Amino acid sequence: MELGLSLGDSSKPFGFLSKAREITTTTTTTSTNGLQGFCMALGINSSTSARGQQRTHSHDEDDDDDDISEEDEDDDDETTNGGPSLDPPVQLNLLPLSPVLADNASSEGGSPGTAARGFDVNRLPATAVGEEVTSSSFLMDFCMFGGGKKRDSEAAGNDAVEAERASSRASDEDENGLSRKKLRLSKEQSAYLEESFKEHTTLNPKQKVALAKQLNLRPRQVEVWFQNRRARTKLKQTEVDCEYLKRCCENLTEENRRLHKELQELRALKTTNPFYAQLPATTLTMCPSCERVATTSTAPPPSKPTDPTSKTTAPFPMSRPPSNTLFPFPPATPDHPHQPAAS
DNA sequence: CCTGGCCGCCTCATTACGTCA
DNA sequence: TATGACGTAATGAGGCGGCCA
Repeated sequence: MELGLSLGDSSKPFGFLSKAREITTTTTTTSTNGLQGFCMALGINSSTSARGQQRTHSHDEDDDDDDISEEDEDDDDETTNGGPSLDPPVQLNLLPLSPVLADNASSEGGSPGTAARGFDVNRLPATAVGEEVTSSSFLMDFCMFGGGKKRDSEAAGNDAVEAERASSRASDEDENGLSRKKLRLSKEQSAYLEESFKEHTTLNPKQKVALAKQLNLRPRQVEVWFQNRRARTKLKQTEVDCEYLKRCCENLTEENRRLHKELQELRALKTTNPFYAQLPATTLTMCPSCERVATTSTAPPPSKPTDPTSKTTAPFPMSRPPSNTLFPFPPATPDHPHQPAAS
């Protein structure tokens, strides 16, 4: 499913949206190759007066207006957050529904592209005009139960049951007001939010409102989704980092074990072969700039002043392949003389 | 220029719900 | 059918920065 939203002036427009094909027809549903497209103008508020005063949205903004208490306030906040705005009205282009959606729609007996599955925003205008909407969460609920994951796997015969559950639940909410605690987002909604998240992990108020409109969610829900998504990303990254550090630790442990073994071999060699015993001791020095480690002879100090060039940077005297962390310095350059770290 | 209040957004920790084995 | 594990939507607390009087 592709949805396109063309904003008048977005500081950070969705890149993936630009890839979407545009439906040129505006303000009415139109049939394109048997699929439906919908485009509507959305007036983003531009008043600078006190909070909650301005309401210049298009008709479907009423859905948010009907939201209760906190959510309603949130919507106000988000539409006014940017302060004065001279942006042109936002044009929302809803692109043709995917075959999956169309199939579902037709299986429900409705016209393709107009059935309630997932976030079928095409329901919105008719709903706003002809029906009374208690809240956008009602719409969400209805859409969720009308479609979503279960719908994909269940036979069409369950439609009536699902619809009944939806209406029952909705009526419960009507009675209790705030009984709704949690809604599962549909696959399409999640996928679309995921796409947005790939573009940018945070949203400005305009993008949030636009996304909410497009997905038939409250801006607060979009906001919460992005917050939770960032948290999940961070958690996952932490796990990856932890795994990486664990592997580093294991490698270092193995390296340490190997070095111990090599040291024992060298000691054994020293006792059995006096030639190696006459070789100067070897220590490791680290270049402070590039942090590379090299072997350096620590032969007894010469009688005359130390000549910098006398310092040996030869590889290990033994035929030992250097590890990743132990290798001779690269050739010194004027701007990189490879001075050992001052201790 | 400084300051305090307000607001919006963030992270973080936690809760609560839906789903699945 | 009941249950526990898991994923995730939602909530609340607290911090921070911007704006404004």
